[in-house]
Parts: sequence; structure tokens; C-alpha cells
Amino acid sequence: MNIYDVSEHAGVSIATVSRVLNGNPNVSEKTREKVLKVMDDLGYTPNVFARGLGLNTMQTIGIMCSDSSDPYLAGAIYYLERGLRSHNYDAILCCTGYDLDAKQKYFELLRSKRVDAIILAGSKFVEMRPKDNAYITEAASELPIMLVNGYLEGDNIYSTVCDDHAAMYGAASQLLKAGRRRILYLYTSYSYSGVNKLEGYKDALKAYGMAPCDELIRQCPKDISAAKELLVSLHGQGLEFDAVMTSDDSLAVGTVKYAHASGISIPDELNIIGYNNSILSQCTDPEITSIDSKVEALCTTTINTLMGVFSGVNVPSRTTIASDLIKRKTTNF
Amino acid sequence: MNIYDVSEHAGVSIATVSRVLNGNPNVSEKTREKVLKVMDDLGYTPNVFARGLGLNTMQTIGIMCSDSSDPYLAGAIYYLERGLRSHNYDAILCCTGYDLDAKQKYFELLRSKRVDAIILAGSKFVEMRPKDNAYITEAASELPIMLVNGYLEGDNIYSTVCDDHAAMYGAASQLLKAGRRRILYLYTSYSYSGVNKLEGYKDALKAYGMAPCDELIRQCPKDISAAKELLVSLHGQGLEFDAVMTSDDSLAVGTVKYAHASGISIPDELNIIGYNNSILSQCTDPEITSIDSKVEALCTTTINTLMGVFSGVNVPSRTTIASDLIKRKTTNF
DNA sequence: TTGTACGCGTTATCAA
DNA sequence: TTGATAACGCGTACAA
Repeated sequence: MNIYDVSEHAGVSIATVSRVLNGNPNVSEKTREKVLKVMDDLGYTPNVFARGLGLNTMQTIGIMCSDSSDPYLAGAIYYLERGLRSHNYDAILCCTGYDLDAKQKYFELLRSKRVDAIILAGSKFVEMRPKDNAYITEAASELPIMLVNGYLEGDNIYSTVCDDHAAMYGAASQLLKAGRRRILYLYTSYSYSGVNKLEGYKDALKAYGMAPCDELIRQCPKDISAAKELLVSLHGQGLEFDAVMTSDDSLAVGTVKYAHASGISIPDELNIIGYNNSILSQCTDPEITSIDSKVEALCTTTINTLMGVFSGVNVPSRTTIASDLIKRKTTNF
Repeated sequence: MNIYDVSEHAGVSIATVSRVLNGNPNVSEKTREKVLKVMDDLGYTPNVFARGLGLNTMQTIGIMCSDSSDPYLAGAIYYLERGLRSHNYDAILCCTGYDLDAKQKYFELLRSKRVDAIILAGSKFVEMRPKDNAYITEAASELPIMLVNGYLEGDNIYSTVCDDHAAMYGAASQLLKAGRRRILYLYTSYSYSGVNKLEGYKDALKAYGMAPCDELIRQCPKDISAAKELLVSLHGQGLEFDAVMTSDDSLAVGTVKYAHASGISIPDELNIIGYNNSILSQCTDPEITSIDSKVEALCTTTINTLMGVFSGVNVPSRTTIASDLIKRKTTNF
């Protein structure tokens, strides 16, 4: 069942069938109807491979993410896919894990599939050393690269980021204003957004005339019980803190559990602020105050930017979106 | 940059280049090396569209799910994508929502993309009325349809399901054995797995000589606070229950919050059992006993079955996987 | 072991 | 407004 069959049955040439197919106006209404009827009768569907070969595109975008089951990324993928589909693009998903070699391998794989663009979802795709990002900047000469919540400078590379620095700065400032003086910061990694969050935290302290101190800045795996255990251990060592901020809600959940286990009252003795405003922040008692990183806005902006790139419109290479602090019951300001 | 360029530079025919490309043994070692070197020098990558046109496949599988940000489905998508990629297949993701028309529309869309198979992830794709599933059974004559945690009878349709009935039956039986007599069941929908869970619950009661009673079987939106509010209201109306089982962990989280809000002690006064063993079940204090529906096993089995179908091996049209009860702190048996 | 020639199903150019 | 025909880049009989 192909365009020849249709043309034969309709008594026209394949060129006319193709024109009907693509809404070309240079077809008489009579012919158009005749062809459409034949298509319908025969149940004809154009072959996307042949079309792809001719046009050198299959309207497909590659989405890379480290782990699509992470609540934050799962949300991002959802919004990205819906956005792409509303513009008639397909999404090829690719979960890479965290290893640089693997990320690079999958990136090349997607390129070899001739996707029209690659979206890197999450802040785990920008490495500290510039040479480790060369594979991205080089590829950008051939197809647009979109970063969701990550920033990389380069031609044909577009970043949409959440203002993590401002978010952390603002939230930490509110804690300080409310009288908290020993704010422990728990982070998972030194990714693009990880660094920004940390700097926001530090800058808030400095603006308040306080020096950030290393013992209050701790790295921790992105895991509820790891966070809990770490805090229990720090508490046991005599470390004092009256507030905890985290780079991810899961660590904040761990903090709540630590407080429960240690008989520490929230928010009186301990304030907690999570990050991402994910469903996790609504699971605990008390519910967790969390910074909303605006995944949906991030993703729709990314898609809009990409469509702008495709249509040759001038688009910003970097868009920043403001985050919100969602106040719940682990803070009392 | 195509196969002709390579053949020219290497001084061989395109047939030979193609043979090298596809690992055909009928090429002298010398020629092979020469061709490979040219490919490398020229940075040649075969055009997947052209290949797809000739072979009528692009090694791509469509994955449909209602909502990829749901923790359970997000996990499923992760395992499915990884499994497919390990077999050199790409995954096109398609989030459909819950509307039948939309599901049907996207299904046809994927078919028109000529994917090699369609995976329906989650139990939301099998409708009660057989005629509403006709679009699936009919399509199955042209490509394999894989159901993850849903069952549909038909040629070329393969289902991998978790034994929800047995899981609910077993868990409810343990509650009964532990002395619980008023087990409230909270469910979200009458999907394939939803019905099985409900029957498992009822059958456990019957096996214990008790009649299931309607006032203890309640429908509730899949939402933490909706579950909490519902229980607060039922409690207010004087409904008595000493255990709650739910069809999803989110409802179990809501149940924990209800108990906290109402000063009811867990597990002494109230036992709670969730479903899916998702991260949500580890967020609360106490952590929630939950039925592990074995997403990973479900997904890898689905992929293995699909690969079996592709290679013409005889595979079961239905595979059942046993679930586990993960005991945590909301039960005391 | 290697090469020639055709088919795959479109889109697009050009002529009618 | 329509039609003939050449790309698009690959796989693969079949021939050599």
C-alpha cells in the first residue's frame, strides 16, 4: 500500500497524491476529494521512512536524562513529551545513568539516529572540565542542543534554567531573618544547579555578615535514609544546627525522619527547607517547605525556544525562570 | 556523506561498503580494514532513514503510558527503556492521559510511525467494554502489542502481569490472622489490576468467613490529601475500621496523615498496607508496609518476551509475576 | 571475493 | 492544474 496504489486507483499521478497529502493548494477541489476518498478506502498511511529519507528528518527529538524514575526528571520528561507532541514531534527517550562515557555514547547514538535536536534534561550533563563538554558543543554545529536546568555556553546551545542561586539566597535569608543561625546545607552533587544552590546559600550568610562554615555544608547521597543517618551521626558528634536546607526533597524527608527519631520538634527546634517541591514534600508530617523549581515552566519554555530555533526566529540562548518558595509546616516564618 | 562517497574513497563498490557495515563475512580482511579506515576518516554514519526504508523498520518501539510522572509508571518507563536499548531498540515515549479517545489517537499515531511494537505500560489501557479495546486487538494483526500489568486476550498480544489478586489476598489474610476485623479498602479505579486487587481483598474476607461490606470499600482519587480528607470524613461519620489497605501508596500516605491528624496510633489502633512499594512508602513515619508489584521484573520480562516474539520463538501470551509484601512499621504481624 | 543494478516510498523540480 | 522523473541512501539479488 503506497502512493502508487493510491495514484492508480484515483487515476492521477503520484505527484498529485503527494500534493494532496501535503496540503499543496495547487490541486483542484474535485481531484483532492477523489484522492482523499481513495486514500480512505484503501486505508493508506504514508510511509514515514520514505518521507524521512527525502526530507532528512522524521520530526523526532532525543531526550536524554540520567534517570527517568527520579521524581524531578520524571516530571520534566512528562512535560517535555507533551510539549513536543503538541508540535507534532516525537520524543525518543534515553536514560543514560551518571557515567560520562555512557552519556557520550548515548549522545552519539541519538545523533546517528538523526534526531532533529537533543534535549538534555537535568543538570547532570554539564561537567566541570570544559573539555568534557566538548562533545556537546561540537555536535551543536549540526543540531540544536537544549539544556533543561543546566547551562553551557556555545553556538546553537540553548539553556533554560531555574534561578537556583536566588531561590536559595531568598530562602536562607528568610531563615536568618527568622532567627536561625546554624543552617546546615545538605547537597547531593556539584552539578550546575548544585553549585548555584550552594553559592546562594553562602551568599545569603555573607549578606547577613556571617561566614559560611564547612562543618555546616555536607555532601550526602540522594537517599532518604542516607540523609537521616548522616544527621543522626552529626547530631551524635555534637554538631549543632537549627535549620536544614537541602538540594533535593528526598534529603529533606530524611531530615524530618531524623528529627522524629531524635525527638527534635519541627519547626520549633528545627526548620527544614527542601528543593523541587515534589510529591515527597507532601508525604511527611509536618509537610515540608520546599523551593519549587518550576519544572513545567522550564520545560514549556524549552520547547517554545526549540520551536523558535526551528522556525528561524531569534531566541535567547539562555532563559532564567524564577522559583517559588512553597511554605508548609517545617518552617515558621 | 553517504555510502557512495565511502566506496569512491576506498576504491570499492557500495556493496562492499555495505557488507563491511553489516559485518558480512564475505569481505577480505584487507578490504575491510581499508573501508573501515575510510569510514573513520570521513566520519561516515549510515543514514538510518534510508536503512529504515529498505528494511521497513527503524528498530523503534512505542511506549504508551497515561502519565509518565506517576512514580510507578516512571519506574516502568525507566526499566523498559533500558531493556529496549540493551537490545538496540529505541523507545518513543507517548503520554496519553486517561481519555479513551486520546489513547486511541496516540495509538494510531504510533502505528503510523511504523514502530516495531507498542508497549502499553500500566493497567489503564484495558477498558471494561470489549469493543473499546477493539482498536488494540485489530492492530495486533500487524505488530506485537505488549501489556505491562494489564491483560487483554488476543492474537499477537502479550501480557505480563503482577498477581495482584494473590498479593491482596495474602496481605488481607495476614491482617485478618492478626486480629483485624474491619479492613477498609481504598481504591482509585476499576482498571484491570484495580479489579484484581479488589477481588483479592474480598476473597480473603470470604475465606475467613466474613462478608465484604460496601461501607468498607471506598473509591478515592489518587491523591494524598484526598485520601486523608476522605478518611477524616468517614471517621467523623462514625465508620469504624482497624486497618486500611490501598491500591496505591499515595492513598496509604494519606491514611498515615489521617491517623496523625486524628490522634490514632499506628500500628496499634490502625494497620496500613499500601501498594507498589514506591518511594512514597518510605517517606512517612512510621514507614508504610507495602505490596511490591515488581515493576522491574515486570518490565524485563516484557522486553524478553518481545525479543522472543521478534526472533520467532514461542513465548507465553501471558506471564504472571508474584508480588512481595514488604513489611515495615504500619503493620504489627 | 567483489560489483552492478534495482527496489524501498516519498518529495520536489521541471515541463506540459 | 497535472504528470514524468530524478533524487534521497541504503540493502541485496544476481552476476562476474
